[in-house]
Amino acid sequence: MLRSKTCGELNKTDVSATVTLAGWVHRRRDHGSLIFLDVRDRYGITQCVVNATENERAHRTASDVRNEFVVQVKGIVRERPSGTVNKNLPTGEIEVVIGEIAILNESKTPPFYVNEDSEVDELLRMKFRYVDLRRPSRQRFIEVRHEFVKYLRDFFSARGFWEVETTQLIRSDPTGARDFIVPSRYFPGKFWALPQSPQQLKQILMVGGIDRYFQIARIFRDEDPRADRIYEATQLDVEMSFPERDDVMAIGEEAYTGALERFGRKPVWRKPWPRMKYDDVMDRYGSDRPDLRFDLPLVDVTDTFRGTKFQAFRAGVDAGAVKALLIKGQADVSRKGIDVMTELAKRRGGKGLVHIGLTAEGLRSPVAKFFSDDEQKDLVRRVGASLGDLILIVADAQAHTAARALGEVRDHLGTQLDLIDDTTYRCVWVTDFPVLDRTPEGGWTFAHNPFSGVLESDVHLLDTDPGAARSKQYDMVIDGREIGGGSIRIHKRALQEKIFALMGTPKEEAAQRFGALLDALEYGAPPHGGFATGIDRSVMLLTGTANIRDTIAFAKTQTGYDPLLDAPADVDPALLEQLRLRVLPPK
RNA sequence: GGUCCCGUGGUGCAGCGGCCUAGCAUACGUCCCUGUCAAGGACGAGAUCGCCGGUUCGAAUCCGGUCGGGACCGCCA
Repeated sequence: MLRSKTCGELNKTDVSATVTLAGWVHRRRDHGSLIFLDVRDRYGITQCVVNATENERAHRTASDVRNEFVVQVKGIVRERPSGTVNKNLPTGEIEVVIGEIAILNESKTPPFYVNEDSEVDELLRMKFRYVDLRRPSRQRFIEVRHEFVKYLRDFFSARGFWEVETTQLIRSDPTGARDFIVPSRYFPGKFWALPQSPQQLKQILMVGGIDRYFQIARIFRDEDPRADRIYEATQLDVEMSFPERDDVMAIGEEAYTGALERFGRKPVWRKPWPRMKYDDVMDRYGSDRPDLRFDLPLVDVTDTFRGTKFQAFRAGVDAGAVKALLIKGQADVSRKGIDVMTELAKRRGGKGLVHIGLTAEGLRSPVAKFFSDDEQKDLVRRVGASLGDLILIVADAQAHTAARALGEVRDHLGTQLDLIDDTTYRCVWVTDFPVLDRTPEGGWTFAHNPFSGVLESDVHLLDTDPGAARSKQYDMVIDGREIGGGSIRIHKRALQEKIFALMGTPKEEAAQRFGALLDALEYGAPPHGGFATGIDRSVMLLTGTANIRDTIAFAKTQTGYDPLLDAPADVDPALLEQLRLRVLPPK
């Protein structure tokens, strides 16, 4: 090695040792005949010093050095003179007296600061990723991610799980997200797809008797990237044979509790994690990924308006629900604030948002005149409102639509009114999801994943009232983010085909698209189940960043462009010819 | 496909019809300086204000378009 020590490890016990360091010039402080060089590597920063009268040659080299030059410094560790100790630096009690210094490589002036944590345009950071990655704050993300993934590997290995890699070139399936596809050379005109998840493969591994499997798996989705979504995500994928639902949840919970406590920023709120049924979280929070860092529950006021003359609530009362939200002390909310919240409610399907302020003169609202005295009194009583409070109401013929619309407003208010208590990780399991959801066209689609088993008690409902049947699905939700989910799977072909049929996929089509799995279920498939979690989102949670691109080493823009590699790019026409592909001009 | 925000020396920001010959901080260059650690001091270089077009006597500033980035909706589990 070109170094004997790193820049982060020297301290008083090393005094008078001869050491060699190699790293980047973090900062140079030139006092004329005395020059300080802060040399930085992944491990830390060490101050090196050279004095012209003692070492003219080294002093001359040190004068030529600039920020981000790569240098090798050989010298003797010395305790710093009294009064010059830097308490901000782990190595601040010592310095290296430079005997020899070599410039291993020069550097252009970097396009942005490495030695301070200023905000820099993200495009520039992506283009110069190698510079950005040098910043200690960036390296922290990479380190946490590494430690987290290593921990997961150790955790599952220690519990008998084998890490199995699954093929990355699989069959495209038109459902779900848009596939990334790869042309085949031997089969011109046919394509592989990159996996959106190893779901079918891991189930097949269970049929193969692997018993316990995990993988840190790359998954690909060609949908527009967002602050918390990227083309290539990584997931922890786990599957086990012969488990009950609690066994899988317990192991996922143990893994994540351990990870949050080791690498996270704050303690875990409650152990064991609370579990909530889908219907209950929808009812109370208007979301299937409730943010429990603040309370602000939705209140059902359907009964208050049983006999109402207010037409906008009629459908909600008759078929769905009327949901309310009490916001303390916000009776004087601005028109603009109401407009913003109304927009949010409509985005989630709400027809509108009724607001009522409790003022000294009574209820202040554009629609208060439609409410009877009894309705007004009962509303105030039910939500527990007092003078100066604001009540928000959404009614809808679909109870879940009313809840979702108001739930969106609730999430908005959490940040807007600074209600969030971010001192613990609020982990919760959401269970008992419906098997099927209504499509806008009135048909059925799977609520989560078509392979999730159906609760034994609800199997009969598939024939009579499919929408009421609940699945063995469970979701891991932390601080209002869906981190992952899983289920006990269907392990018999007949039930799997029945689910597909309900979703409008006939037997023949299912056999074509999911043939391998369906066939496997006929050859002694054991009962099995598992879960998957997003590694990238988990690292966001651990580090507290709101930007998923912070959690990966190499990032792309919102259009999927890679400024570092200048990709995507044209390919050699000869390659297209081999693949029998022709590119059409852009629209 | 859509909505919103942003684009000014290397970087981060200010300026938002004439006082701009575009300001500040920092980085950069030269010189001075033996105890600094965001070192200090002096001097200096560096920008046709993303691009195209329009309005105007006059545009960084107003308008339209376009490109790029970001946040969001759609999409996505």
